[in-house]
Amino acid sequence: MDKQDIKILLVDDEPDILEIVGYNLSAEGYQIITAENGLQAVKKAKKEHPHLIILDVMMPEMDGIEACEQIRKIPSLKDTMITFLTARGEDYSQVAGFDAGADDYITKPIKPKVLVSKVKALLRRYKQEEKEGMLKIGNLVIDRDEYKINLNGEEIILPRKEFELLSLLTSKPGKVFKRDEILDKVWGNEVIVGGRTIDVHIRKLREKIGDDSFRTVKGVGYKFVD
Amino acid sequence: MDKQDIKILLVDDEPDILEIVGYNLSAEGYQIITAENGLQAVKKAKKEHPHLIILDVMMPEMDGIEACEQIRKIPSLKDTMITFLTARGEDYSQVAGFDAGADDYITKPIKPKVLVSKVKALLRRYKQEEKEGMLKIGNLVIDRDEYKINLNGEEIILPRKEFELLSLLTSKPGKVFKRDEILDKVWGNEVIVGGRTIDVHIRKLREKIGDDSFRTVKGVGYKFVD
DNA sequence: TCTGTATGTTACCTTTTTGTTATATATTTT
DNA sequence: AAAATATATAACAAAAAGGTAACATACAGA
Repeated sequence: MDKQDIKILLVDDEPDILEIVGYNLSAEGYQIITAENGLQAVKKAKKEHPHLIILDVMMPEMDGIEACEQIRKIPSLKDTMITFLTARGEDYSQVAGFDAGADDYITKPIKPKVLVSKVKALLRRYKQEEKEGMLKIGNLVIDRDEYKINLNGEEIILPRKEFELLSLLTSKPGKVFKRDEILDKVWGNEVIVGGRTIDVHIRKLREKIGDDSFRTVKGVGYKFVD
Repeated sequence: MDKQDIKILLVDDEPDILEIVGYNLSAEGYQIITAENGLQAVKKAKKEHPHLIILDVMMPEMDGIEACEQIRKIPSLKDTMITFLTARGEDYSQVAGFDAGADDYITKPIKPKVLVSKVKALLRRYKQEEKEGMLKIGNLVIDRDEYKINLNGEEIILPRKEFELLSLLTSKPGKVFKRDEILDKVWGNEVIVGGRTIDVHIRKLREKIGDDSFRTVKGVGYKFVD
């Protein structure tokens, strides 16, 4: 994702802070939105879907802690990062902040360089987070983002359907996935495929990953075993 | 196993990280032990037998990768889970980590919620009872998700009808299921099968599970007894 | 467009599961 | 105890389910 596409919501009741922080982050190329209290912050967050919210703890109307809690309740914002602005040495705010679901905190007074580097770090993490779909089962590593797997250190690229099938089965090792379920999750309910389609794909996975990993449960479906 | 009984060894050279991670995991009810470098980590691991080790990659004295390798060599710790703390985007650490025998990794900076949920996921294996669809009766464990049963620690795979019949009878141990009822629930009302079909299936279960577990109630049906 | 890969289909084979039959055994009733 | 009824068992038969190979189609990239 490009910097220009990243929105940061800045929340503080002191215009000075808004300006100085806003200036520094704009200079870095981020899109800045501001709010002056918790209430406004929650509203704007809901509307604008920022990637990062920088929240002052002490504010009129609704303080940062509460705003944070509110925001964390909004499902569409679950991937949004939240960081607090706290006065130095306010241990309480930090703990309370993490409890409320914050990801980091920045201490006042604000040093522009520290601020910018923290923000960069947080957003880098954001990018990371999006890419975090790694699953390890025994000697098999599945990278859901890159659609590839790693078996005993050897990289294998699987066709999409095979990958998705593997991905489904490994999502709950041991659990038997019924044919219906597989069809639904991998092919989609609308698509109608022949009765042998799943088998064929299982066979291909067996060839590539290993015979023993996929157990047939006759009359029911398939399961992945460790 | 109860949460209070689960020990987590936390290894990082930055006191801040130890504190924040420790705080969050303590809050979840886990027992926390800490170490500041790889050497200490290996020592403490050997002594304390933690269930999970959270290991920073970059540390003085001995880095996380090496510590992990050392720990993996200790037979008594073979069931211990190890997860790394890696800095953003360090693909190298991830691969090297898995190579060294790690089970997962967590990216820095740490997001408390992600941390906690990852830890929970990793430790789930210690809490077997939480699994849904598991039924324990005496020395018999019936796992409806995995379509398998476990008798005195030995795994037995049953064909579908047998599994369903067993599943039905054990759903209310002691209760007599009438033949009609069994036919209805296991075969479905529409299907018409001969009069000896149930008996034959009961016989097969008796062969596999044990004669005494299935009592015939003449003129009525069958029941499962503990 | 051509080419190669991915996906899906078909037909046939093998195995397993399921059900039936005939007979033996047990239980109850008369 | 004999008859009637119900269940157990073994051997067998039928059906279902899955495996496989070869082929067909779709689709993406050169």
